[in-house]
Amino acid sequence: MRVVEEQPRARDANATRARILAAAKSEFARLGLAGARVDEIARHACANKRMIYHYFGGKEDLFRAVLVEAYLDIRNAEQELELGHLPPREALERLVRFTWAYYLDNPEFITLVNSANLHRGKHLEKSERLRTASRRFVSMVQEILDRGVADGVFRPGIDPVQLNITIAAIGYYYLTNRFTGTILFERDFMEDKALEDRLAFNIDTVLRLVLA
Amino acid sequence: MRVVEEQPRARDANATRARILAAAKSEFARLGLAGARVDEIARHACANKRMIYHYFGGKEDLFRAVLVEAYLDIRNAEQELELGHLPPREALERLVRFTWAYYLDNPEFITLVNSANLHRGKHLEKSERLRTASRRFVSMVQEILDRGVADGVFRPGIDPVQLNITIAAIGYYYLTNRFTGTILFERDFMEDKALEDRLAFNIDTVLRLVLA
DNA sequence: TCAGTAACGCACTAGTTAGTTACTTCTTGC
DNA sequence: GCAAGAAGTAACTAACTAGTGCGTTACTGA
Repeated sequence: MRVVEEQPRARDANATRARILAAAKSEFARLGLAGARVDEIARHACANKRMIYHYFGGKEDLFRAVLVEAYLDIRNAEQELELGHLPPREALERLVRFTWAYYLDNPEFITLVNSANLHRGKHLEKSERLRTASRRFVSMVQEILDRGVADGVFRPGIDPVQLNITIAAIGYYYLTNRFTGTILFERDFMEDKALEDRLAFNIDTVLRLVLA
Repeated sequence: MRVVEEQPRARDANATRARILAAAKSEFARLGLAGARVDEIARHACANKRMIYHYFGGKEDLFRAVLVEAYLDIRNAEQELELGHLPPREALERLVRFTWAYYLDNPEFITLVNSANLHRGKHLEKSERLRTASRRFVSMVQEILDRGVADGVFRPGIDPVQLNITIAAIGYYYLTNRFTGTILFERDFMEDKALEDRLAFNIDTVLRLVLA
Protein backbone atom coordinates (compact mmCIF):
# COMPACT_ATOMS: atom_id res chain seq x y z
CA MET A 1 0.00 0.00 0.00
CA ARG A 2 1.28 3.45 -0.98
CA VAL A 3 1.22 6.29 1.50
CA VAL A 4 0.57 9.76 0.10
CA GLU A 5 3.57 12.01 0.78
CA GLU A 6 2.84 14.36 3.62
CA GLN A 7 5.27 16.49 5.61
CA PRO A 8 8.61 16.44 3.84
CA ARG A 9 7.87 18.71 0.87
CA ALA A 10 8.91 17.36 -2.51
CA ARG A 11 12.27 18.89 -3.33
CA ASP A 12 12.22 21.10 -6.36
CA ALA A 13 14.93 23.71 -6.68
CA ASN A 14 13.27 25.53 -9.60
CA ALA A 15 9.90 25.72 -7.89
CA THR A 16 11.41 27.02 -4.64
CA ARG A 17 13.45 29.59 -6.52
CA ALA A 18 10.36 30.70 -8.41
CA ARG A 19 8.26 30.96 -5.22
CA ILE A 20 10.95 33.11 -3.59
CA LEU A 21 11.15 35.36 -6.65
CA ALA A 22 7.36 35.80 -6.76
CA ALA A 23 7.14 36.57 -3.05
CA ALA A 24 10.05 38.99 -3.31
CA LYS A 25 8.47 40.80 -6.25
CA SER A 26 5.30 41.30 -4.24
CA GLU A 27 7.07 42.45 -1.07
CA PHE A 28 9.56 44.75 -2.79
CA ALA A 29 6.75 46.28 -4.85
CA ARG A 30 4.63 46.86 -1.77
CA LEU A 31 7.27 48.18 0.61
CA GLY A 32 10.37 49.09 -1.38
CA LEU A 33 13.86 47.65 -0.96
CA ALA A 34 14.43 49.08 2.52
CA GLY A 35 10.89 48.40 3.73
CA ALA A 36 10.68 44.77 2.63
CA ARG A 37 11.72 42.12 5.15
CA VAL A 38 13.71 39.05 4.19
CA ASP A 39 11.87 36.96 6.80
CA GLU A 40 8.51 37.98 5.37
CA ILE A 41 9.60 37.11 1.84
CA ALA A 42 10.66 33.66 3.04
CA ARG A 43 7.37 33.21 4.89
CA HIS A 44 5.27 34.20 1.87
CA ALA A 45 7.35 31.96 -0.37
CA CYS A 46 6.80 29.03 2.04
CA ALA A 47 10.54 28.63 1.97
CA ASN A 48 13.27 28.74 4.56
CA LYS A 49 15.10 32.05 4.74
CA ARG A 50 18.36 30.19 4.21
CA MET A 51 17.18 29.33 0.70
CA ILE A 52 17.11 33.00 -0.25
CA TYR A 53 20.79 33.29 0.57
CA HIS A 54 21.42 29.97 -1.13
CA TYR A 55 19.75 30.88 -4.43
CA PHE A 56 20.22 34.63 -4.63
CA GLY A 57 23.08 35.64 -2.36
CA GLY A 58 21.44 38.41 -0.35
CA LYS A 59 18.63 40.90 -0.14
CA GLU A 60 20.07 43.27 -2.74
CA ASP A 61 20.84 40.45 -5.17
CA LEU A 62 17.28 39.22 -4.79
CA PHE A 63 16.05 42.73 -5.56
CA ARG A 64 18.25 42.78 -8.63
CA ALA A 65 16.78 39.47 -9.83
CA VAL A 66 13.25 40.75 -9.28
CA LEU A 67 13.93 43.87 -11.34
CA VAL A 68 15.49 42.03 -14.24
CA GLU A 69 12.55 39.61 -14.37
CA ALA A 70 10.02 42.44 -14.24
CA TYR A 71 11.65 44.26 -17.16
CA LEU A 72 12.01 41.12 -19.25
CA ASP A 73 8.33 40.34 -18.63
CA ILE A 74 7.09 43.64 -20.03
CA ARG A 75 9.45 43.56 -22.98
CA ASN A 76 8.30 40.03 -23.85
CA ALA A 77 4.67 41.07 -23.63
CA GLU A 78 5.37 44.04 -25.91
CA GLN A 79 7.00 41.76 -28.44
CA GLU A 80 3.88 39.60 -28.65
CA LEU A 81 1.87 42.59 -29.83
CA GLU A 82 2.96 42.05 -33.43
CA LEU A 83 2.37 45.67 -34.30
CA GLY A 84 4.13 45.21 -37.62
CA HIS A 85 0.98 43.63 -39.05
CA LEU A 86 -1.22 46.66 -38.35
CA PRO A 87 -1.54 49.98 -40.18
CA PRO A 88 0.65 52.59 -38.44
CA ARG A 89 -2.15 54.54 -36.80
CA GLU A 90 -3.78 51.39 -35.40
CA ALA A 91 -0.41 50.03 -34.32
CA LEU A 92 0.32 53.17 -32.31
CA GLU A 93 -3.11 53.25 -30.70
CA ARG A 94 -2.72 49.61 -29.80
CA LEU A 95 0.64 50.32 -28.18
CA VAL A 96 -0.90 53.07 -26.02
CA ARG A 97 -3.74 50.75 -24.98
CA PHE A 98 -1.33 47.92 -24.26
CA THR A 99 0.97 50.07 -22.12
CA TRP A 100 -1.99 51.33 -20.10
CA ALA A 101 -3.44 47.83 -19.63
CA TYR A 102 -0.06 46.41 -18.65
CA TYR A 103 0.37 48.99 -15.88
CA LEU A 104 -3.15 48.34 -14.66
CA ASP A 105 -2.72 44.55 -14.66
CA ASN A 106 0.80 44.59 -13.20
CA PRO A 107 0.82 47.33 -10.57
CA GLU A 108 4.00 45.90 -9.02
CA PHE A 109 5.89 46.85 -12.16
CA ILE A 110 5.44 50.55 -11.52
CA THR A 111 6.53 50.54 -7.88
CA LEU A 112 9.48 48.30 -8.68
CA VAL A 113 10.68 50.76 -11.32
CA ASN A 114 10.24 53.59 -8.83
CA SER A 115 12.34 51.70 -6.29
CA ALA A 116 15.01 50.94 -8.87
CA ASN A 117 15.27 54.65 -9.61
CA LEU A 118 15.23 55.68 -5.96
CA HIS A 119 18.45 53.66 -5.75
CA ARG A 120 19.76 55.44 -8.81
CA GLY A 121 19.54 52.38 -11.04
CA LYS A 122 22.48 50.65 -9.42
CA HIS A 123 20.71 47.26 -9.40
CA LEU A 124 20.25 47.26 -13.17
CA GLU A 125 23.62 48.35 -14.43
CA LYS A 126 25.02 45.09 -15.70
CA SER A 127 22.17 43.39 -17.53
CA GLU A 128 22.93 43.16 -21.25
CA ARG A 129 19.73 41.15 -21.86
CA LEU A 130 17.68 44.20 -20.92
CA ARG A 131 19.58 46.49 -23.24
CA THR A 132 19.02 44.10 -26.14
CA ALA A 133 15.30 43.83 -25.39
CA SER A 134 15.00 47.63 -25.22
CA ARG A 135 16.82 48.09 -28.50
CA ARG A 136 14.40 45.72 -30.19
CA PHE A 137 11.50 47.66 -28.72
CA VAL A 138 12.74 51.05 -29.93
CA SER A 139 13.25 49.60 -33.41
CA MET A 140 9.66 48.39 -33.38
CA VAL A 141 8.36 51.91 -32.68
CA GLN A 142 10.78 53.39 -35.20
CA GLU A 143 9.40 51.02 -37.81
CA ILE A 144 5.81 52.09 -37.07
CA LEU A 145 6.80 55.74 -37.37
CA ASP A 146 8.62 55.12 -40.65
CA ARG A 147 5.65 53.32 -42.14
CA GLY A 148 3.34 56.13 -40.97
CA VAL A 149 5.53 58.77 -42.60
CA ALA A 150 5.72 56.75 -45.82
CA ASP A 151 1.91 56.46 -45.84
CA GLY A 152 1.62 60.20 -45.25
CA VAL A 153 -0.40 59.77 -42.03
CA PHE A 154 2.40 60.69 -39.59
CA ARG A 155 4.57 63.77 -39.71
CA PRO A 156 8.32 63.11 -40.09
CA GLY A 157 11.13 63.77 -37.63
CA ILE A 158 9.65 62.22 -34.47
CA ASP A 159 12.19 60.65 -32.13
CA PRO A 160 10.95 57.15 -31.23
CA VAL A 161 12.59 57.28 -27.80
CA GLN A 162 10.84 60.55 -26.91
CA LEU A 163 7.56 59.11 -28.15
CA ASN A 164 8.05 55.96 -26.08
CA ILE A 165 8.82 57.97 -22.99
CA THR A 166 5.69 60.06 -23.47
CA ILE A 167 3.45 57.03 -24.05
CA ALA A 168 4.76 55.45 -20.87
CA ALA A 169 4.67 58.73 -18.91
CA ILE A 170 1.03 59.67 -19.44
CA GLY A 171 -0.14 56.28 -18.17
CA TYR A 172 2.52 55.68 -15.54
CA TYR A 173 2.23 59.04 -13.79
CA TYR A 174 -1.54 58.81 -13.52
CA LEU A 175 -1.34 55.36 -11.92
CA THR A 176 1.71 55.72 -9.69
CA ASN A 177 0.42 58.99 -8.26
CA ARG A 178 -3.18 57.90 -7.97
CA PHE A 179 -3.19 58.16 -4.18
CA THR A 180 -1.95 61.73 -3.90
CA GLY A 181 -3.91 62.53 -7.07
CA THR A 182 -7.16 61.29 -5.56
CA ILE A 183 -6.59 63.42 -2.46
CA LEU A 184 -5.45 66.60 -4.20
CA PHE A 185 -7.85 66.60 -7.14
CA GLU A 186 -10.80 65.24 -5.17
CA ARG A 187 -11.80 62.60 -7.69
CA ASP A 188 -11.43 58.83 -7.55
CA PHE A 189 -8.62 58.03 -9.99
CA MET A 190 -9.48 54.32 -10.07
CA GLU A 191 -13.19 54.50 -10.89
CA ASP A 192 -14.05 52.71 -14.16
CA LYS A 193 -15.21 55.94 -15.77
CA ALA A 194 -12.07 57.80 -14.69
CA LEU A 195 -9.82 55.06 -16.11
CA GLU A 196 -11.71 55.07 -19.42
CA ASP A 197 -11.50 58.85 -19.64
CA ARG A 198 -7.80 58.83 -18.98
CA LEU A 199 -7.10 56.18 -21.62
CA ALA A 200 -9.15 58.13 -24.18
CA PHE A 201 -7.30 61.35 -23.29
CA ASN A 202 -3.96 59.58 -23.68
CA ILE A 203 -4.77 58.09 -27.06
CA ASP A 204 -5.88 61.53 -28.19
CA THR A 205 -2.66 63.08 -26.89
CA VAL A 206 -0.43 60.62 -28.72
CA LEU A 207 -2.34 60.77 -32.00
CA ARG A 208 -2.36 64.58 -32.05
CA LEU A 209 1.37 64.41 -31.42
CA VAL A 210 2.20 62.24 -34.43
CA LEU A 211 -0.53 62.74 -37.03
CA ALA A 212 0.46 64.76 -40.06
CA MET B 1 35.82 91.03 30.22
CA ARG B 2 33.20 89.22 28.10
CA VAL B 3 33.82 85.66 26.95
CA VAL B 4 32.52 84.74 23.51
CA GLU B 5 29.85 82.03 23.85
CA GLU B 6 31.24 78.70 22.86
CA GLN B 7 29.71 75.33 23.58
CA PRO B 8 26.08 75.85 24.64
CA ARG B 9 24.31 76.57 21.35
CA ALA B 10 22.00 79.58 21.26
CA ARG B 11 18.45 78.33 21.80
CA ASP B 12 16.10 78.89 18.90
CA ALA B 13 13.13 76.60 18.61
CA ASN B 14 12.13 77.75 15.12
CA ALA B 15 15.62 77.37 13.71
CA THR B 16 16.03 73.88 15.18
CA ARG B 17 12.63 72.81 13.88
CA ALA B 18 13.52 74.14 10.43
CA ARG B 19 16.92 72.40 10.43
CA ILE B 20 15.26 69.11 11.32
CA LEU B 21 12.65 69.55 8.59
CA ALA B 22 15.29 70.35 5.98
CA ALA B 23 17.45 67.39 6.97
CA ALA B 24 14.41 65.11 6.99
CA LYS B 25 13.35 66.27 3.54
CA SER B 26 16.77 65.46 2.19
CA GLU B 27 17.02 62.05 3.87
CA PHE B 28 13.48 60.92 3.07
CA ALA B 29 13.93 62.03 -0.52
CA ARG B 30 17.20 60.15 -0.83
CA LEU B 31 16.26 56.90 0.93
CA GLY B 32 12.49 56.77 1.32
CA LEU B 33 10.53 56.52 4.54
CA ALA B 34 11.78 53.05 5.46
CA GLY B 35 15.35 53.68 4.32
CA ALA B 36 15.88 56.98 6.14
CA ARG B 37 17.36 56.81 9.64
CA VAL B 38 16.15 59.03 12.46
CA ASP B 39 19.67 59.21 13.90
CA GLU B 40 21.06 60.37 10.57
CA ILE B 41 18.37 63.05 10.24
CA ALA B 42 19.27 64.35 13.70
CA ARG B 43 22.96 64.31 12.85
CA HIS B 44 22.47 66.23 9.58
CA ALA B 45 20.21 68.70 11.35
CA CYS B 46 22.90 69.24 14.00
CA ALA B 47 20.14 68.57 16.49
CA ASN B 48 19.63 65.99 19.18
CA LYS B 49 17.41 63.08 18.19
CA ARG B 50 15.24 63.85 21.19
CA MET B 51 14.21 67.11 19.50
CA ILE B 52 12.67 65.25 16.58
CA TYR B 53 10.31 63.49 18.96
CA HIS B 54 9.75 66.74 20.81
CA TYR B 55 8.77 68.79 17.74
CA PHE B 56 7.23 66.22 15.43
CA GLY B 57 6.14 63.20 17.46
CA GLY B 58 7.79 60.41 15.52
CA LYS B 59 9.33 59.31 12.25
CA GLU B 60 6.03 59.05 10.38
CA ASP B 61 4.80 62.40 11.66
CA LEU B 62 8.04 63.96 10.52
CA PHE B 63 7.52 62.39 7.10
CA ARG B 64 4.01 63.82 7.03
CA ALA B 65 5.33 67.31 7.84
CA VAL B 66 7.95 67.03 5.10
CA LEU B 67 5.32 66.05 2.52
CA VAL B 68 2.94 68.85 3.41
CA GLU B 69 5.73 71.40 3.19
CA ALA B 70 6.92 70.05 -0.17
CA TYR B 71 3.44 70.30 -1.69
CA LEU B 72 2.80 73.77 -0.30
CA ASP B 73 6.14 74.91 -1.73
CA ILE B 74 5.30 73.91 -5.28
CA ARG B 75 1.77 75.29 -5.12
CA ASN B 76 3.11 78.62 -3.84
CA ALA B 77 5.66 78.76 -6.62
CA GLU B 78 2.94 78.04 -9.18
CA GLN B 79 0.84 80.85 -7.81
CA GLU B 80 3.65 83.33 -8.33
CA LEU B 81 3.63 82.62 -12.07
CA GLU B 82 0.77 85.07 -12.63
CA LEU B 83 -0.31 83.30 -15.79
CA GLY B 84 -3.51 85.36 -15.89
CA HIS B 85 -1.54 88.29 -17.37
CA LEU B 86 -0.32 86.33 -20.39
CA PRO B 87 -2.10 85.34 -23.62
CA PRO B 88 -3.42 81.75 -23.27
CA ARG B 89 -0.88 80.09 -25.51
CA GLU B 90 2.06 81.80 -23.79
CA ALA B 91 0.55 81.08 -20.38
CA LEU B 92 0.34 77.36 -21.13
CA GLU B 93 3.85 77.20 -22.53
CA ARG B 94 5.12 79.01 -19.47
CA LEU B 95 3.37 76.49 -17.21
CA VAL B 96 5.06 73.59 -19.02
CA ARG B 97 8.46 75.29 -18.72
CA PHE B 98 7.88 76.10 -15.05
CA THR B 99 6.84 72.54 -14.15
CA TRP B 100 9.92 71.15 -15.87
CA ALA B 101 12.24 73.65 -14.22
CA TYR B 102 10.71 73.06 -10.81
CA TYR B 103 11.32 69.31 -11.03
CA LEU B 104 14.88 69.92 -12.18
CA ASP B 105 15.61 72.42 -9.40
CA ASN B 106 13.85 70.43 -6.67
CA PRO B 107 14.64 66.79 -7.33
CA GLU B 108 13.58 65.85 -3.78
CA PHE B 109 10.02 66.77 -4.66
CA ILE B 110 9.70 63.90 -7.11
CA THR B 111 11.08 61.18 -4.85
CA LEU B 112 8.99 62.43 -1.94
CA VAL B 113 5.84 62.18 -4.03
CA ASN B 114 6.88 58.68 -5.07
CA SER B 115 7.35 57.72 -1.43
CA ALA B 116 4.01 59.23 -0.45
CA ASN B 117 2.33 57.08 -3.10
CA LEU B 118 4.27 53.95 -2.20
CA HIS B 119 2.54 54.32 1.16
CA ARG B 120 -0.78 54.76 -0.59
CA GLY B 121 -1.09 58.42 0.34
CA LYS B 122 -1.85 57.74 3.98
CA HIS B 123 0.44 60.55 5.18
CA LEU B 124 -1.48 63.18 3.24
CA GLU B 125 -5.08 62.35 3.96
CA LYS B 126 -5.95 65.03 6.42
CA SER B 127 -4.43 68.22 5.04
CA GLU B 128 -7.19 70.67 3.99
CA ARG B 129 -4.60 73.33 3.15
CA LEU B 130 -3.35 71.17 0.30
CA ARG B 131 -6.80 70.62 -1.13
CA THR B 132 -7.44 74.38 -1.14
CA ALA B 133 -4.14 75.07 -2.86
CA SER B 134 -4.86 72.41 -5.50
CA ARG B 135 -8.33 73.79 -6.17
CA ARG B 136 -6.86 77.23 -6.80
CA PHE B 137 -4.34 75.68 -9.17
CA VAL B 138 -6.95 73.81 -11.22
CA SER B 139 -9.02 77.01 -11.50
CA MET B 140 -5.99 78.82 -12.83
CA VAL B 141 -5.57 76.28 -15.64
CA GLN B 142 -9.30 76.25 -16.30
CA GLU B 143 -9.17 80.01 -16.70
CA ILE B 144 -6.34 79.78 -19.23
CA LEU B 145 -8.27 77.17 -21.21
CA ASP B 146 -11.43 79.29 -21.16
CA ARG B 147 -9.60 82.36 -22.42
CA GLY B 148 -7.96 80.26 -25.14
CA VAL B 149 -11.30 78.91 -26.31
CA ALA B 150 -12.82 82.43 -26.28
CA ASP B 151 -9.89 83.68 -28.39
CA GLY B 152 -10.34 80.78 -30.79
CA VAL B 153 -6.78 79.49 -30.29
CA PHE B 154 -7.66 76.43 -28.14
CA ARG B 155 -10.23 73.79 -28.93
CA PRO B 156 -13.09 73.46 -26.42
CA GLY B 157 -13.88 70.59 -24.06
CA ILE B 158 -10.46 69.97 -22.53
CA ASP B 159 -10.52 68.77 -18.93
CA PRO B 160 -8.09 70.96 -16.93
CA VAL B 161 -7.30 68.13 -14.52
CA GLN B 162 -6.35 65.74 -17.36
CA LEU B 163 -4.24 68.49 -18.90
CA ASN B 164 -2.51 69.16 -15.60
CA ILE B 165 -1.76 65.48 -15.11
CA THR B 166 -0.29 65.24 -18.59
CA ILE B 167 1.87 68.33 -18.16
CA ALA B 168 3.24 66.94 -14.92
CA ALA B 169 3.57 63.40 -16.29
CA ILE B 170 5.73 64.11 -19.34
CA GLY B 171 8.31 65.93 -17.22
CA TYR B 172 8.05 63.85 -14.05
CA TYR B 173 8.39 60.44 -15.69
CA TYR B 174 11.45 61.46 -17.68
CA LEU B 175 13.22 62.73 -14.58
CA THR B 176 12.18 60.15 -11.99
CA ASN B 177 13.09 57.28 -14.30
CA ARG B 178 16.26 58.86 -15.62
CA PHE B 179 18.48 56.14 -14.12
CA THR B 180 16.72 53.15 -15.63
CA GLY B 181 16.09 55.25 -18.75
CA THR B 182 19.76 56.01 -19.18
CA ILE B 183 20.62 52.32 -18.90
CA LEU B 184 17.83 50.95 -21.11
CA PHE B 185 17.87 53.58 -23.84
CA GLU B 186 21.64 54.03 -23.83
CA ARG B 187 21.60 57.81 -23.82
CA ASP B 188 22.45 60.22 -21.00
CA PHE B 189 19.11 61.63 -19.84
CA MET B 190 20.73 64.49 -17.93
CA GLU B 191 22.96 65.94 -20.64
CA ASP B 192 22.15 69.58 -21.41
CA LYS B 193 21.16 68.75 -24.97
CA ALA B 194 18.93 65.87 -23.84
CA LEU B 195 17.15 68.10 -21.30
CA GLU B 196 16.58 70.82 -23.91
CA ASP B 197 15.24 68.28 -26.40
CA ARG B 198 12.86 66.82 -23.87
CA LEU B 199 11.48 70.22 -22.86
CA ALA B 200 10.94 71.15 -26.53
CA PHE B 201 9.21 67.83 -27.17
CA ASN B 202 6.95 68.37 -24.15
CA ILE B 203 5.94 71.90 -25.14
CA ASP B 204 5.14 70.57 -28.59
CA THR B 205 3.08 67.73 -27.12
CA VAL B 206 0.99 70.04 -24.96
CA LEU B 207 0.40 72.63 -27.65
CA ARG B 208 -0.65 70.03 -30.23
CA LEU B 209 -3.05 68.71 -27.60
CA VAL B 210 -4.86 72.00 -27.00
CA LEU B 211 -4.48 74.12 -30.12
CA ALA B 212 -7.63 74.49 -32.22
C1' DT C 1 15.69 88.17 40.85
C1' DC C 2 13.80 84.08 40.70
C1' DA C 3 10.50 80.54 39.61
C1' DG C 4 8.55 78.23 35.91
C1' DT C 5 8.86 76.60 31.44
C1' DA C 6 10.74 75.44 27.11
C1' DA C 7 14.96 73.84 24.74
C1' DC C 8 18.34 70.61 24.86
C1' DG C 9 21.33 66.39 25.70
C1' DC C 10 22.93 61.73 27.33
C1' DA C 11 22.54 57.17 27.74
C1' DC C 12 19.66 53.46 27.58
C1' DT C 13 16.24 49.74 25.96
C1' DA C 14 13.31 46.53 23.81
C1' DG C 15 12.57 44.79 19.70
C1' DT C 16 14.16 44.00 14.85
C1' DT C 17 16.81 42.45 11.05
C1' DA C 18 20.17 40.69 7.60
C1' DG C 19 22.92 37.19 7.49
C1' DT C 20 25.17 32.59 9.39
C1' DT C 21 26.33 28.12 11.57
C1' DA C 22 25.70 23.56 11.91
C1' DC C 23 22.92 20.17 11.00
C1' DT C 24 19.40 16.63 8.66
C1' DT C 25 17.09 14.73 4.65
C1' DC C 26 16.42 13.70 0.03
C1' DT C 27 17.95 12.68 -4.80
C1' DT C 28 20.87 11.13 -8.39
C1' DG C 29 24.77 9.52 -11.16
C1' DC C 30 27.51 5.61 -11.32
C1' DG D 1 22.78 0.25 -3.71
C1' DC D 2 25.57 3.83 -2.18
C1' DA D 3 28.51 7.99 -2.01
C1' DA D 4 28.26 12.77 -2.62
C1' DG D 5 26.27 16.72 -3.28
C1' DA D 6 22.08 19.40 -3.35
C1' DA D 7 17.79 20.86 -0.91
C1' DG D 8 16.00 22.05 3.19
C1' DT D 9 15.64 23.35 8.40
C1' DA D 10 16.09 25.45 13.00
C1' DA D 11 18.32 28.18 16.10
C1' DC D 12 21.44 31.75 16.69
C1' DT D 13 24.07 36.37 16.53
C1' DA D 14 25.90 40.84 16.04
C1' DA D 15 24.54 45.06 14.62
C1' DC D 16 21.13 48.22 14.27
C1' DT D 17 16.99 51.28 15.17
C1' DA D 18 12.90 53.83 16.74
C1' DG D 19 11.67 55.60 20.63
C1' DT D 20 12.27 57.17 26.00
C1' DG D 21 13.45 58.31 30.82
C1' DC D 22 15.37 61.62 33.12
C1' DG D 23 18.40 65.16 34.20
C1' DT D 24 20.49 69.86 32.79
C1' DT D 25 20.63 74.48 30.96
C1' DA D 26 18.99 78.77 29.20
C1' DC D 27 15.18 82.17 28.55
C1' DT D 28 11.15 84.92 30.11
C1' DG D 29 7.62 87.20 32.51
C1' DA D 30 6.06 88.81 36.81
